[in-house]
Amino acid sequence: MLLEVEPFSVPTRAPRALPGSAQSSCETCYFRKSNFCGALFGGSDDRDAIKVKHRTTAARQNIYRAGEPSEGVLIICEGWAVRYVQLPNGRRQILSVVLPGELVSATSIVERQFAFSVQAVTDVRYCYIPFAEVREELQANSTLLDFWLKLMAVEHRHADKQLVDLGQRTAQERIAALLVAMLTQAEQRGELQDDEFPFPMSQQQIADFTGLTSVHACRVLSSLRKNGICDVGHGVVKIVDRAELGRIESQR
Amino acid sequence: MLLEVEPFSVPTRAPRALPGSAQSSCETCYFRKSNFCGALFGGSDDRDAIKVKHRTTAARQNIYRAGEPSEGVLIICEGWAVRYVQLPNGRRQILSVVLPGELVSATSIVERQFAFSVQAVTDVRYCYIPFAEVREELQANSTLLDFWLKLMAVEHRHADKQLVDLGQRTAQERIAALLVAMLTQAEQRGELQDDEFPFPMSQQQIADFTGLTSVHACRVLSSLRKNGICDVGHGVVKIVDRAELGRIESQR
DNA sequence: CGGTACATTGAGAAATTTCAAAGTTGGTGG
DNA sequence: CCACCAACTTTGAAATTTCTCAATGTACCG
Repeated sequence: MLLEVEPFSVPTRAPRALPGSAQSSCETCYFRKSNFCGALFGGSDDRDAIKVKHRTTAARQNIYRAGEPSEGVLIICEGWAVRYVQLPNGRRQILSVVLPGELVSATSIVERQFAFSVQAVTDVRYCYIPFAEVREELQANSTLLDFWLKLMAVEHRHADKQLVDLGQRTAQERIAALLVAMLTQAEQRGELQDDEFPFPMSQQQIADFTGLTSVHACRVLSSLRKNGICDVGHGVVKIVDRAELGRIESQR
Repeated sequence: MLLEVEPFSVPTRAPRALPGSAQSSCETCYFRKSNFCGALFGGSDDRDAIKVKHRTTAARQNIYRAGEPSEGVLIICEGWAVRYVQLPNGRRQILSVVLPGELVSATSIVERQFAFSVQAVTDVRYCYIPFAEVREELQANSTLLDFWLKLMAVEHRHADKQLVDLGQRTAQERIAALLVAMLTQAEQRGELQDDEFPFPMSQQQIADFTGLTSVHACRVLSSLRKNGICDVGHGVVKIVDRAELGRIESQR
């Protein structure tokens, strides 16, 4: 009953049709203005000659497998994805959650192959920008380079925070930390409505991110629900007592 | 000799005299050829105009405190240091170990203040290169920029590996992983002699790195010793059964 | 309907922490 | 050279957290 992810798994359920058109291009991308895509393509549209490969993947499928040569810099256009490492014993560690409009990893300008894999959490639309194009742009445009360096720094900061959580915090604190982080981002994206925001991760994925078993993650989530703090499930989080959630996250 | 003493902690033991001269400059630095310092200053010594501030700090003292504005890019010239986060409950997480010749954090070109602190493990000689100088060099020299980007990628990879260890591995595996990593580096630096290499971290520091308590770290180290795998203590590691150590590190 | 992935619950086992006390070590000052 | 001191290490016993195993319940999709 283990969540079969790696190399040779076949989907037990046929992938659903993806929402929206798989042919959607960057011109219409909702996130273009706010992130790296926007910075790369800039205001001047004479840059649109850059070939960007768009693809889609159904929920639970792999977008990238550890060790394979990558076609370029990977950006998630639509849907949620996770970057993770699969261990031989069947367990895995999710390293980061990638939201729409985000780069999967800013280190991808200096490397073509990675030790991590990338899995779609929901149905996902994504694209590759060829390495060479990005390199050239970064070389030519110092503002863009700066932007990229800052992205790398942000990722580094996230990794550091995650290290502290995994090394020093209890199960409850780690899960609260994840929820608060996602809540904050939902707020910034304007996706928080009636104290509720979209959260498509399964309990197994929450467990893989927080370094727990899915059984224990379930128990922690139950206790959060029972204690009137928040209700996680069915693809959404309902925040009931935000102050208390924040207190749990960093009570020590 | 005047030593950097921390604002709020008074050493209970008087700092020892540091080995070598605190005035040592980059021209004589042993590591100059092999790392970023070398790349920055290059073959042409007309760059030596760059003002580099050298300092020393005694073991167990802080080199940098979280939140303070930093004077520049921090490089450890001599001795061991750790990058860590201090929690209000007294526990802390060590994020990385910084060896002689290494940058404390490659993200320091885009930020002047950090969420982590830096502590000297041994007596340490270090230097700051002003941010502006590094920025200019990176802008002007694309080889150097490439070098820097790779450093950032390496740090990122280390963080990912550490996340997997903290999230998914047992106490024994984490400690074995630390020892194997340090063994490998010692080997590359030519510091491995008679299966023994310098390792000045205390059990408390090992515990802070691996997310354990010092008591448990002690028990794991004892069992490694008892089982004839390796002997950690007195500032050195003696490797007895390297194959077995490797097996423990990644037995699952 | 029937199947599959996902979520929940209970009970016992294992890993790790906590608390407390005693043993070691190395540097310092007398 | 000795005695002291502070930091560090070791050990035991009990408490706590988290995991494992196993069974049952639930929601969604074709």
